[in-house]
Amino acid sequence: MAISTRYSDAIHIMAFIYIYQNTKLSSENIAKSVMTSPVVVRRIMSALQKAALIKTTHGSPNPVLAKDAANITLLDIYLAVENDKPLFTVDHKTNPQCIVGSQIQGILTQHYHEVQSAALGRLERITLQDIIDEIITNYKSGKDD
Amino acid sequence: MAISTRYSDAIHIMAFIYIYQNTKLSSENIAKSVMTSPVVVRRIMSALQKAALIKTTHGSPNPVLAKDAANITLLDIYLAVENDKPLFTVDHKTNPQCIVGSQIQGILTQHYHEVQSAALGRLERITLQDIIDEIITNYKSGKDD
DNA sequence: TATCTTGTAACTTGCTTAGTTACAATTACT
DNA sequence: AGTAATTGTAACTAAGCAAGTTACAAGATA
Repeated sequence: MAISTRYSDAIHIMAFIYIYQNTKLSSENIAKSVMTSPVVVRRIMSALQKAALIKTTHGSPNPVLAKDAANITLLDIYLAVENDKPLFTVDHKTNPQCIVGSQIQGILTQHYHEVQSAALGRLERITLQDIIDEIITNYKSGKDD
Repeated sequence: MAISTRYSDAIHIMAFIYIYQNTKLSSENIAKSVMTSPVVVRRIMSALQKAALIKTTHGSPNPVLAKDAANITLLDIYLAVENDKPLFTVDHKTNPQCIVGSQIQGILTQHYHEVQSAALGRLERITLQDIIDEIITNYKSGKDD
């Protein structure tokens, strides 16, 4: 199965906190933009907070980014909400008596690791600031989606 | 969620067909190596057959690779069993009234596409022959896993 | 003909995510 | 101080997907 919308929602929330920083940033208001429930938003924000990407205050609706948006990458956000979950899964139950079954796990583990590094390396090159800039630019130029 | 073991099992099956081509390649025997049920093996092989990576005969246990192993990439196998399933999922339910909600889908779609291309591009560089060679080499050098 | 095998459908089970309900702890306003 | 709003988290429900199982018609093989 593909990565859940949790990751996309986390990026959405981070951009929202920046762009709407002068409004009331309650989980309820954020949830209206993400179109989900406030609890789901708080759940994601809890992960972002634990990864030190945002700062929140218990009881008070005023989350802020913990660092400059230019210093937060999409990889940071990915790791915050998905940990280091593999994109590809090795089958760990194969027959050790068989030439293929005994070797395939180790071989695929290595190759998958390389592929995943390539993907995450790309995420690392994109910053939250890039996303925010694109949102503003596209919005001003009247893109509907 | 990550890609299921179906993909790993598909690579396993392809390598098995090559390495054990002089034995009886029934779905039951293949299943013993993958340690799953014959039906699961046949299901995967059905996808590989539809993608023209192997040739099978209804009723007869003699599957063969449809082309040279050096001309089959891990990307071919991936596309055969997972189609073009996205590794990352855009949340398609966001608020169009909101600056962020109205723009984020399109922006993430683009970036995800680039990241996915990077990953699949890596898979394309690895051939089934590479995997087979590594299996044989590691097996001969006595690797347990 | 008799037996084995493939290919596929239908069902069950288990896992993961998203959404919901509930509530204690904290903040903030008056 | 007291009240209302909010966060943070746990527990539960519901939906979606993969994998395993059962069953069986259609084709191969000897």
